[in-house]
Parts: sequence; C-alpha cells; structure tokens
Amino acid sequence: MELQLQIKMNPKLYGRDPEISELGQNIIRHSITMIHELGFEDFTFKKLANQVGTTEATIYRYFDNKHRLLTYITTWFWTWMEYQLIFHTNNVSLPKQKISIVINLLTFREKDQFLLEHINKDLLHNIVISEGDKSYLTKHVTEDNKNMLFKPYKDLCHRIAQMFLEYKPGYPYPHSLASTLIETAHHQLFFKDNLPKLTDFGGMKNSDMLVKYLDHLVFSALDAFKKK
Amino acid sequence: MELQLQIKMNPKLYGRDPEISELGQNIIRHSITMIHELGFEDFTFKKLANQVGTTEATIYRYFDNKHRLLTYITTWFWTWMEYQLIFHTNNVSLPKQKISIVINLLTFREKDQFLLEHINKDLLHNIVISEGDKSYLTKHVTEDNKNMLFKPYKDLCHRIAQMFLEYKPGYPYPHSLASTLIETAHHQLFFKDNLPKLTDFGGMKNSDMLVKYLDHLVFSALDAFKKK
DNA sequence: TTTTTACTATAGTATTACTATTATTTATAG
DNA sequence: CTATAAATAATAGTAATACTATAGTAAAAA
Repeated sequence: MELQLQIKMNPKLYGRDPEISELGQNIIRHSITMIHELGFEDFTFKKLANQVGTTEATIYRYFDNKHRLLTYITTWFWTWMEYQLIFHTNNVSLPKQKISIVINLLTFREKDQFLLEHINKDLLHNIVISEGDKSYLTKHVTEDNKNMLFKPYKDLCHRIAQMFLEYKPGYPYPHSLASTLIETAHHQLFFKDNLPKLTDFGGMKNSDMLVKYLDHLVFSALDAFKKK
Repeated sequence: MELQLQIKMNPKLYGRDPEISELGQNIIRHSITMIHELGFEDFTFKKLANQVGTTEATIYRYFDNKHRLLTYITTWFWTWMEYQLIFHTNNVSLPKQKISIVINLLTFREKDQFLLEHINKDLLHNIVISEGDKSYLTKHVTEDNKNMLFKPYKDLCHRIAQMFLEYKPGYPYPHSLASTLIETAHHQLFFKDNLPKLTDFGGMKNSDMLVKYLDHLVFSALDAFKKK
C-alpha cells in the first residue's frame, strides 16, 4: 500500500491551485529543480515558463510572484515535515525518544513514507536550507503573517514545543528552543557545506556529528531546568 | 577623549574605498537608512544615488552591485562587533562573565565606545538582523568565502568559541555553539517582533527574557559536558 | 449547445541592473 | 603654477526583469 499524501495549502498562497492540474504540478516540479540549480535570485518566471513549456502569463495565473512561489514551496515543506513528525512519533511514548526523532527528521535522516510524483524532497530540503529564511525575511512579513502564510511553520514549532514540555514540564522557553532547533539544524547544515569554519563538522561527509550536537544542545537545555 | 575607530575592510568588498571620501561615507550612511526603510529587495542604486545626490554610475564605482554593498556593511558590523567584544571583555578574567558580556553585546545591550559620524549602529544592527543572512545565502557563497569576504564573521565566531573552551576545556562543539548563539540571538529578536509565536517573548518590550534564554542555552550546553 | 474556464500567443510597460561616453571638477606631481 | 591624472557628473543606452493587457483557442461544465 502506498500512502497518497494531499497537502491542503492556504489558498492565499496561490492564484490557481497548482495541485489540481498537471500544468500546476509541472510548475512546482520545475520550480524546485530550477531554484535549486540557479538559486532564488537568478530564478525567473520566464526561465520557468520555458522549462515548463508554457508562458510567463500562465505562471502568473498560478502565483502572484516568485516570492509567493517560494513561500508556497517552503510552507509545503513545513506542512509535510509536521506530517512526518506525527507519523514517526506515533506510538512512541517516551518523550525523550520523540525529541530524538524530531532531530533526525530535521536533519533529514528518516525515510519518507509519502510518495509524491512532482516533488523531489531532497532538492526541496536543500532549498529550504539555503533559501527558506528569505520567505519571511521581508518588509511584508507582518502582512504575510496576518494572512496565515507561516502557520505551518508555527504549527510545527508549537508541536515540538509541546514535546519539550512533555519531557520537562514547566520549561520556560519551549517555543524559542523549538525555533532555535529548527533554524540551527538548517544553518549548521548550510555552514557545514559552505562556511565550515563556523562549525565543528568541517570535512565530515555525514551529519552524525551534527545530530550529536543538536541532541546535546536540546537535552542539556531541558535537563538543566529545575522545577521550583 | 573620544575613540576614533577606523575599520580596515577587505578591498575585495569595494571598487573604491568608501571610507576615504565624503561621498563614499554618504553612500554608506544613506545605504543604511534606505535598506532599513525599504528592505534590501526594494533598495536600488538609483534610489540611493538620488538620496546621496549623485548618479548611479558613481555608486557603481564604489560597489559592484547592491549585494556587495550589503556584504560590505554586514561585514563592517561583524568587525565592529569583534572590537566591541575585545573592548568589553578586556580585564575581565572570569570566563563565565566574558560569555555573559558576549550575549549582552549580541542582543545590543552594551553601550558603544566608538563614535562614527556616518554609521547609525542601531539601524545597522536591525539590518544585520533582518537582511544579514542574505549576504551568504547565495549561490556564490563559496567564491565569496574564498575571497575572505566573511572573515570577520568567522573571526568573531572563533573568538567566542575560544571563550567557550576557556570556560569548559574540551567542549567538542565550540564553533557550532558560537554560530548558533550569534544566529539565534538575531533570529529570536526578529521573531519576537515579527513572528512572536515562534518565541516565548511575544509582547515583551525589552530583551531581558531573551538574554535569560540565551544564557540558559549556552551555559547548560557547556555545563552539561563532562570531561572523560 | 452554450457558456465558462483554462491556457496560449503576443505585445507592451516600467523598472532594474548594469555599461559606455564625454565633459567637468578636483587633487597631485613636477 | 601649470600639466596631468583621477574622480565625479551628466547623459544615454541596453538587456533583462517583473509584471499587465488583450485577443484567440481548446477543453470542460452547465
């Protein structure tokens, strides 16, 4: 049996829903490969239209602009990540183990259960690492936030925060620790490959050491807290 | 007595050194106010030239493009931050106290000793928080890194890492913890003001709680490590 | 079968990110 | 004090970007 995943996205993210047409799915597929290849700055709707075999005007009917498209795919990623988290921690009772699973998910070390033709999740993960922050580092972050565009990211953060509280009731910074964990996992992966002197993992092929670092960081923070 | 600070920047960051002419200093001053006001995406050399009262062509003689200018000012910031760190930790012998000073510096709670006419450091700090990551989140990060453009950031990171090691010799992740601290300080400040649900500081006016969080995070990580 | 909707094809605009050319001012060297 | 070089201003121009508009065709729904 294959699990077919259909992620329902916030309609404010798109003009026309890309999930429901083949053209839309092609737009998503090629967006991912092209942003990965060119970087977000050099990626344009014209180049995308060429690859997809359609026109710029058509792309604009799906997405208002390329920034919205970036927010769409990163948001898709966070939603998918939350699904993964629920799936992998299902029937796991020990809070400590749940947190370890989260760390493994964030560093992309767990197998994916959900199959999706048009989304290459390894490339998508790379995009979220190197371009993801750009979706909220804008002057219009407040407006986008009012439109709930970042809800999946916040939901994921909240869910992780709840696990921290389950492990250590009363811990005073569960949300900040959760967002720190998410951001740090991605930043350290980026640094490891691109600015290795900012890490202690330079030259390492796998992410074992990063996982150890994140484990150490999170559990020492949680364990250090004493209830009054 | 006033301390006059002259920061020597990597010549690869500019075409013509902006520090040595009044026009150059005006370019820097207005870049900072304009990037702060418009955000990096909407900031253009044409608008900048208008404000400065010169032409686009002249701006291009100082900086190859607006991304280089961003890297210039963020790099300036990191160099200045390292000076601050040296200044404030001078004659402080307790490693624990040094680390606390670092955290206060990163959250911008220490007074500045260095006066500079043309650089508004509060605005600059805000730019580094909301635009700083964009200077290395590019496809040309490796080339820029080879040209040593990020050296000041790495130097700062290394200096903080050394303090961690002084406090806890043998700690295995000093550089990662240092870059995590720097990035987290800035991300949490951004989240606090713009995406408060990602933190536990929503609605708070000052950054006292953030400082407590960072203190707790860093010291619990360092204290949890036991030498074998 | 009609109407709507999606898409294609094509064109056009304002702005951006530059490059080039010449003229003028300012600084420096002899 | 003049000759020369360097810096800047003024102006123009180009290719690409980020869109918007419109008319026509194909496919789906009423």
